[in-house]
Amino acid sequence: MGDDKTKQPRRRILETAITLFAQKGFDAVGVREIAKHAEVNISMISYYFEGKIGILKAIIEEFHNKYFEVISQVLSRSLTQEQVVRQLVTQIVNFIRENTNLTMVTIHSLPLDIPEIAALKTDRVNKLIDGIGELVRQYGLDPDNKGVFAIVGPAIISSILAHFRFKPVQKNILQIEFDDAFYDRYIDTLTTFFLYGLKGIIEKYQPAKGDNFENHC
Amino acid sequence: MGDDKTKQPRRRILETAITLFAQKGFDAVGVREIAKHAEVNISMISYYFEGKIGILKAIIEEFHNKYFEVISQVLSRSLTQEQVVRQLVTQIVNFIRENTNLTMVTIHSLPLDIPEIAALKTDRVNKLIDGIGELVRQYGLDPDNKGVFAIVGPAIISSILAHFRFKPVQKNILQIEFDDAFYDRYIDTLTTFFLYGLKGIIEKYQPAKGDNFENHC
DNA sequence: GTTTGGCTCAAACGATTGTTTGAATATAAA
DNA sequence: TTTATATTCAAACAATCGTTTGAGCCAAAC
Repeated sequence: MGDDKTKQPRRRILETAITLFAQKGFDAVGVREIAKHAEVNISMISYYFEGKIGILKAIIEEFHNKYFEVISQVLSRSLTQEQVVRQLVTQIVNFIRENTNLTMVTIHSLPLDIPEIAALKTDRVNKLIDGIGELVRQYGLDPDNKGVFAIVGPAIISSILAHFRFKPVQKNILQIEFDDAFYDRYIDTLTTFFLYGLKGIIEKYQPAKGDNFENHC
Repeated sequence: MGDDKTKQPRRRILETAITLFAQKGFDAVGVREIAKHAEVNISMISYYFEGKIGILKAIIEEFHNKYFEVISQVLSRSLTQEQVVRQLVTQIVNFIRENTNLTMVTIHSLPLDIPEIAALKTDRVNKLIDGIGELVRQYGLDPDNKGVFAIVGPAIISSILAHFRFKPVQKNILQIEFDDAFYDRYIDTLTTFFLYGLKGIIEKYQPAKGDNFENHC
């Protein structure tokens, strides 16, 4: 954190802030703390980001750019439906593992009323939903059926995120090694859970479109 | 918000803080804002709660007390497994609907490093996990198999919470009426999702214990 | 050599923060 | 009625907050 001075100051500020915001929350971290750890002067924050809120904006945009790319890659492939679910879970989990703090900061800001980033949030989430709509269509779920769409989409992404949000507390309790083996198991477990769960939903809510879903039972 | 002066000042402070914290986050809300809306003097916060952090502690404890009660009621009944899942989802969704802000503040604090509440969080989550362990055992999931337990538990509760976390953003985008009908659908959809998903997991990871799970396929 | 633009700095600013303090008021108990 | 306890108040405090400002340094361009 901030000890690699070959990086550009702007990058150092950003990465330091990502770490600190993820750990303590945006409002609990001051510009002096960020500047100190990033080894820059505090006026650099206004200079490079137009102020503290500008850091948060940059973080959220970086998250969405990266995340959207991951989703798009999976969508652009011709795979079976099971393969797509597995790929999607795998890619997302790997993405979050590599960008845990970036993800946490972004997700953490979603429910909060922060006027300066409201438009950014709406815009970015809107774009994500459009992107995922195509995936949903492939699954016999009707993206125009907003009731189901509004339920299943958030449920799935939140399931994937669950571990990472609970991890700081869970780590003290369950005495589990969160190593590669654990994450392989994580991906496999969630993929199974989703495949069966989605099959159940398609059978129940859109039986006419369930024909192209492979039978795993 | 703070306009019912028949309530005790302590209660008014607590409820006001729950609302404001849920909306903006703990650190973004100052004691003067809370006091103003609760129509009390700011020194009341130190008097009744020993300071601002004491409010957060009280909120978290209130959440856990209420939530644990909901879970316990469902666990104490002799129901089929499907009934328990349905009951649990229903009770939790209704609980969150009635205590949305209380839930949001508590869940929101989980990933953050706030030293003053670290022990409280660990203690309370530990207690919850113990309580849920009994439920898990009823489902043929082995609570001593911490890998699966650590994955499925958080995934399920996060799925249920998903809507409520995304709701502030989603509300601007999807133009859905979040009325009783929506929540009935919500409960039904998630229950279906979980039942099928759990069946898949039991078949895959604990086939020897899957005998008592009804076949929905 | 001079000018220009970009980067960095320390000091300063006005505002805000949570907590404390001692006095005043209200309530309960003797 | 008096005394003790609990509640409430406004002022004050030290610390911290994010932003700004003007100066200084450096490299590139003229």
